Amino acid sequence: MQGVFSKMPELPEVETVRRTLSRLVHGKTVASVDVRLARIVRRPAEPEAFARALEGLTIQSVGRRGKYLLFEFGELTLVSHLRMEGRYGLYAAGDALEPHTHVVFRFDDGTELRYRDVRQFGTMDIYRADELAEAPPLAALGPEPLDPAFTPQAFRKILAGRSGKIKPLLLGQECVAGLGNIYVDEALFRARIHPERAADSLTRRELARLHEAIVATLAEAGGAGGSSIQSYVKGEGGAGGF
DNA sequence: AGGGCACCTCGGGCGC
DNA sequence: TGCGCCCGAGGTGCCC
Repeated sequence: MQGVFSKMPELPEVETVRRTLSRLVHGKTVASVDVRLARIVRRPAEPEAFARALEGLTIQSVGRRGKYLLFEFGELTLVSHLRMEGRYGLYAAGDALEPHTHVVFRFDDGTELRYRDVRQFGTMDIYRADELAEAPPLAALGPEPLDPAFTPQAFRKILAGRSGKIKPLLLGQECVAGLGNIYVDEALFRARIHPERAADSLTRRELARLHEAIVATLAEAGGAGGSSIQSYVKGEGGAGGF
């Protein structure tokens, strides 16, 4: 088995998963899909329809938006969220099925991409590529924190007039995409801002500090391969930094 | 808008 | 020491 998972995936960990997946499944053509736990699949909600939609299609690329993985099949995109414990691995067709394997993508070359998720929180949605930007999970996402468009000015504008506490707002994905509990705590600590401060009570100086802390925290974690990445290649484990 | 809870399973910790 | 129960882990989505 070759694969990659992270204990609590936030943006840097999902990006590492994306990169690994891209290497493992790029150009592979889906022969069939086995949805073993219907709950994971949300759109189409019928496992049969979900499976049929992908059969015969080839993975052009693997992208990411916030914490969502995007398997790009040309006209269709599979949007996958790992939530807390979702993980992917590439297997040979004959490999024993590991516990908590909920979705199996069988390729025409005899390999299989398997999705495992102990807590069954992960989700998969298929959208037409041309409706992806307006799709419910992605449409409401804030800017990518490592994108040049995420400037202190943009950050300030997004938070303007928000009376809620800063930590829940940052966890909400609508102000900035990809942050989870660990990196929000880290960024707030670095910026020396209390998590329960009302967003609209933050000074310009504090907002600039917070913006800088978010970017620095994610950039450093990204360089190290995420805070808690473990990768497995042919059964041999290796730690991924931190 | 924003707070709160449900979703789900496992494992750690604690009490008896 | 051993067993069993309870709760926390944490991102989203829905309800109020």
